[in-house]
Amino acid sequence: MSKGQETREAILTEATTLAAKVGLTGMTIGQLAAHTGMSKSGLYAHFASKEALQIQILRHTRERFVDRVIRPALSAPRGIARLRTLFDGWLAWSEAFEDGGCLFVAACSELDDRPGPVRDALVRDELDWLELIATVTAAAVSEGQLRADTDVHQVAYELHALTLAHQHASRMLQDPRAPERVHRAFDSIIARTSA
Amino acid sequence: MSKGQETREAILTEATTLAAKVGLTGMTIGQLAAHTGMSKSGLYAHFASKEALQIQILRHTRERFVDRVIRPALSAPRGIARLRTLFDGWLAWSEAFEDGGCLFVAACSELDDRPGPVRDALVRDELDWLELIATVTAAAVSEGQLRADTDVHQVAYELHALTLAHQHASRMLQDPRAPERVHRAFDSIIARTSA
DNA sequence: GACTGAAAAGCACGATCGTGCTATACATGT
DNA sequence: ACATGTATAGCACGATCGTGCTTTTCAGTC
Repeated sequence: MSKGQETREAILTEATTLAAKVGLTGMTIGQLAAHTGMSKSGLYAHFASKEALQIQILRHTRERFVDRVIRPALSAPRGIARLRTLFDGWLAWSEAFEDGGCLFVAACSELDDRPGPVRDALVRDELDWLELIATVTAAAVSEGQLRADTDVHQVAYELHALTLAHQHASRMLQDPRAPERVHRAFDSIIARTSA
Repeated sequence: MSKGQETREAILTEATTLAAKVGLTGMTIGQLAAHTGMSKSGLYAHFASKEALQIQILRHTRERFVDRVIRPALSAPRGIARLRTLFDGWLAWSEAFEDGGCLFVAACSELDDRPGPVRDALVRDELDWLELIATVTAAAVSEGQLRADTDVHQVAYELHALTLAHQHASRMLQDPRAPERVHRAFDSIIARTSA
């Protein structure tokens, strides 16, 4: 990897952290330059525009997400175990952001009514994520662990709701019982749909 | 109400809409002045600082929330009916924002890691809201409609999760089935804890 | 209808925004 | 070690940011 690629990756990693704190829009080139110890123009030369930078941040974050959450879950045994691994993987992922929690969650509220390519990219990521949860749930159904009449998209919707709620309880309200709450809610959903 | 108070209220109403779209931080005095047809300085004279404006926006929004969601629900019959009225009231409230959905939800992701008086005010509001849901749930328990061993704070947590998920599904993903999904999830929670 | 206090606007400030152009420093292949 | 291209910094731009001071316009009282 050339020097340029290297620093570009480093910039994107730093930018992910910063954007999770202050938002993709709230983040400024100047702040990011200060955080990376570069000059504004030196940093900016790596990207065509701020919007392009935002999209690359999302792309970079998605790659990390696949590495850290999805791939590990896919090596767990099919069925409820894999679903649980996926869910716990997300919780760990969210906590790995030292501030601001999961960038995707933060970006969603920020962009939910700001049309444009950044929002489009984010919607694609979210749909992929929901679809993956539904697929893993469907595997649990075909393994006979969940009831055959399970609406896997409804389950995906409800599990995703829990990730949003957990971020809220843990980051915003700083509720010490947040992990307990989210796990109990997860168990309720599984129990209700268990064969 | 004096002229000053009147325009101040008008400014806050407009500001609520704008802040729901672009965030409490993303909203600028200049934008707000343009939306209200006032000059920047004429508008700014009503507030001590941008931070004070943000806090007043939250206060103003909370008053509307009490009028439009909480008070109507309290006039519904105690128990599950009241809980459902409260929940449906929130859904209608969220839809009443022509863009951006519920301001509180948007502000939460924005401020969850930005300490300060604005965040503090928002956390208070959120805790009040969760506590109200728990109280209304507890009434359904004491009416004998929900099981006596119901953890009302867990139910409040899960119902609140649904409001977050609904905003996401409806605003971000623009899923036409969002209302159906959220109602089914609500029913599942009630069914699980019904006596 | 004149007076007076409140409300709004005009104007200006230093800072920072996103974005370019130009020059310098560095890394890399020979 | 030198040449070359790439990576970074310097500098500048018009615009807009939050904020304050000063002036003008307006509303309400006698």
